[in-house]
Amino acid sequence: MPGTKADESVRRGQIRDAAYEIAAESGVRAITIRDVAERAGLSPGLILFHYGSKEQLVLDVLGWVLETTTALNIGPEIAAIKQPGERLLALLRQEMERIAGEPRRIRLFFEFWSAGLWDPAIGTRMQAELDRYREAFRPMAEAVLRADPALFPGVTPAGLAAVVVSFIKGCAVQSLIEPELDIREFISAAEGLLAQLSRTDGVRSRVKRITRSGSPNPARSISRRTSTPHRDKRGSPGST
Amino acid sequence: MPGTKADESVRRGQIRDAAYEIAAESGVRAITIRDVAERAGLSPGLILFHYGSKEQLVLDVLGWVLETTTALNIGPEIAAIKQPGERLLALLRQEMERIAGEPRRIRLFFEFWSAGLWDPAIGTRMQAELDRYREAFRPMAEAVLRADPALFPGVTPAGLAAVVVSFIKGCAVQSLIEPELDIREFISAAEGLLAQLSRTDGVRSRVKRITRSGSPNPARSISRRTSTPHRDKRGSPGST
DNA sequence: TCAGATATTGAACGGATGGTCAACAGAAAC
DNA sequence: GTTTCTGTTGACCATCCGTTCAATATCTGA
Repeated sequence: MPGTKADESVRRGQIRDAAYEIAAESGVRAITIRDVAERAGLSPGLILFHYGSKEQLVLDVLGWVLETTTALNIGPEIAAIKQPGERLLALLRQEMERIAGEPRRIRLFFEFWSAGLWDPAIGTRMQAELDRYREAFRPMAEAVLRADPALFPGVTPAGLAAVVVSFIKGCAVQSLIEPELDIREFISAAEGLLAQLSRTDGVRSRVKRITRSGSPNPARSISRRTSTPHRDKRGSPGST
Repeated sequence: MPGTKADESVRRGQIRDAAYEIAAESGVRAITIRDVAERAGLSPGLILFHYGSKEQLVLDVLGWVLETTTALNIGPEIAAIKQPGERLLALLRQEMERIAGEPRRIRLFFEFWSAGLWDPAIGTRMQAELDRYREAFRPMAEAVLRADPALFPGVTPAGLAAVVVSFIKGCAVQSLIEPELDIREFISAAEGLLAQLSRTDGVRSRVKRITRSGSPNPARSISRRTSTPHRDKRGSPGST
């Protein structure tokens, strides 16, 4: 029923939902004033009447995605775990499973993050959210450091939290690349890897080496892969 | 000296270099036929004469980025390490340091990856490259599994390689978000985390729980963060 | 030297997009 | 009923983009 008036917040929500659906289906860059208007059953002019510019609409969609994506919730079961390492690992697993369970939202999340590399408005918004997410891990990281300070020479709580978040990000990226990713095998392999590495009994000495003398392998002998220069039948000169 | 003729491969390289510079400075989406032509000192028509379409040019730039980014090179120092776990960890550290050392290329890499989520041509190309990268880790992952099979119940070599690659990806994302990332603290914290987790001596039993009865915490009590609905002064109706 | 082949140019076309705005319509105030 | 205010419309504009193509310049071979 076009033409009827509506409250401002109602209209804004209606428009934002339409934009969100388009972004979820076809990507953030598929958000256009006309498509959003058509999807919402409104006129293009009305979108700009309520949002002022397309950028504001996109930022509103980003805010909506962030509000429902990076929420870190520490439940009572996790909080009840006594050992700091165990507790942190349980939280890690919870987050990885949550992320693997909502690939559409994570896909949008990373698309915005990529866009934020060049768009300052989006970039600062993403930065703030990632900082907040990492900060949520810090109390638990602090507990781990307190339990065994000698094990983490030169490591700050924020640094440890950054590592945990990095692992979660890597899992998220992986789940996007491989949608049918078996999260249980992934976690099992990760935990086994941790145990294996510790059993070599070389972790402590290696850590000392790094923190004392800097990078242990200064010879950066990284040669590029030898391969034939990019050859492609398609795209050769001479059309038709 | 515009107007002079040149060999096909020379021109293609010239055009691709210009497109790469633009992408490195302003993002992949900043690649336009006109800007590439201007940067290369050529006419817009010539770009399409040699590449047929813009998509082919972008794919050529992607190929160039991949050829010089995800090359995994196992040097003799790493190959000489006897213990499988140690060897894999050394390779992991090498890759993390390499990635942290070339942020511009990694930035482009992830931007292409994001674009590949919606562009099938880019997506398949990225998928192939990531598969190849992960496959390069598999022999070493196999060695780790052979060394202690009981530690990785239900984990395939490819799965373990995926975990390692995921951690590298996470590190790459982190280095983009935080360019002044202290890679040594990062690695130190990561290794300390692994040791800490293993010392809790709960890894084995936890792994068993997962592989036997599925997810250990089926109660997905993940509530959304309660917050005031997105309120922004900017973008309100009524344009001045 | 000249003619054929082809690399190169730049104007022009068609389409898509963000944004503007005069006109219109529905609701509230009088 | 009349006026006033404002949500709403859709045509329109300026701009940018990928692509086409006829004309031109350069090179090659006889």
